[in-house]
Amino acid sequence: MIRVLVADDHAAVRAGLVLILEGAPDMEVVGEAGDGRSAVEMAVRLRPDVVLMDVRMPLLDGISATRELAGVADVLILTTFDVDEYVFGALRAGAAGFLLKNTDAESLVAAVRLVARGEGLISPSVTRKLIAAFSGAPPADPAALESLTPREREVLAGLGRGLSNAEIARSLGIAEATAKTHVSRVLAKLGLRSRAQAAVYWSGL
Amino acid sequence: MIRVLVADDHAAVRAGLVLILEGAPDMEVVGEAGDGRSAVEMAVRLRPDVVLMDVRMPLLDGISATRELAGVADVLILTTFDVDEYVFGALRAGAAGFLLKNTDAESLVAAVRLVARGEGLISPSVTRKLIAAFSGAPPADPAALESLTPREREVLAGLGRGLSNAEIARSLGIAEATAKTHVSRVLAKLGLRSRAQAAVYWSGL
DNA sequence: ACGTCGCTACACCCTTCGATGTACGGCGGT
DNA sequence: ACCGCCGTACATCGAAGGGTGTAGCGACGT
Repeated sequence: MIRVLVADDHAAVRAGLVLILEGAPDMEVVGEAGDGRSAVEMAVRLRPDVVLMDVRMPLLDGISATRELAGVADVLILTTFDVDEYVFGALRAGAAGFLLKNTDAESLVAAVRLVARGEGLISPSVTRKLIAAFSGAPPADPAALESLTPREREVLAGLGRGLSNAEIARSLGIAEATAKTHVSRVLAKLGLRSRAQAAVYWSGL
Repeated sequence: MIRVLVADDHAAVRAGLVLILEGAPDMEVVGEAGDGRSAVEMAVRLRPDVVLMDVRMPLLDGISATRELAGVADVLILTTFDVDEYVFGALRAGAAGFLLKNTDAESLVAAVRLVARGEGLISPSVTRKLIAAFSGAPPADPAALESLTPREREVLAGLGRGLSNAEIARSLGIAEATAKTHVSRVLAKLGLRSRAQAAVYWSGL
């Protein structure tokens, strides 16, 4: 029996999804959430095999919720729009799969089974974009990155590798005190509060 | 009518593919190539809509051939192995899609139609890997994850988001001292020295 | 019933981090 | 020539992180 948690802020949509899922003999909806926050809480508590997660939700969006659920449950992102940011954001957040809402009931059930089996899947209509982004190497630097000096970017790269201040200093041939200064500047400019967040930012392209 | 070029060094495989493709009423095999070099030449000359390209071929491998055909035709990589390098290499080379050879005839035809229509697709069995690589690539040993308790994985997920001990504690509803204990255990088990490294590890899946 | 394992919690201690202030030399533009 | 930005460097200090030990509790398997 595949245990599924449904998260969508529209009660009607939720009801529809539940109806479809319960119609499958091997599936069981163990919970419903109307916002991202409670989706995370319920997932942690109920330990479903798969979470059907809407992108647009109150309190906490589906992408962030997915990020928080990394390692807790496999998340299947379900949304109306195939906007790039959603796809990539979802994948970066660790989503197991990504489906558009125009997917028919049969495909939906099949998708849930796939994810539960540990296999990922993506809507064909968005795959092309994924491929384009994947092969089109230059990942487009976020605006904040522009505000960094070259030296600060080098320091950020060190942070992105999980280096300590001493290690960064050594790799750049400067004093640790100087490295610390740069680290502070980088954090301030990027609006981050710790080197760990900088590492996350860095790996998030 | 979808014009297809088949490139595979095994005549038997080529014959099988041609048989399948010609069986579709809307497809036409306009040429066959036994190596990468002639595949490129024929594609340039015959201008097929889709090139079915094997990875392992003499003279020029399928990945390189795909790279040379960027802009000339949509390439559908077809291989026996779902080795990572093939998938990523193919995508970086600009492949429109990627399929394993164990794909049944029906799916193969459907895949060719999809690519011809300008949509990409990827075998579900490799999608998970694609997702992994897309969210981050570096050397992370997923095996070590197994040694973590569920709770520790939750803590690791928190570290992966750049959270502080206090924030992790709050999100899990436990005391900060407890969170610190878990963090220490996670770092020890994964052989890491700081939460920043844990964040890097996490984004590397 | 017992032992093991996982989750929780707290204490102690030392290290690292991050913020802030100050300072000096170089470089480019006005 | 002057000014502003950048990179370098150091000191100080409070906050956060990380190691280690101890311990109670519930679940599970033997």
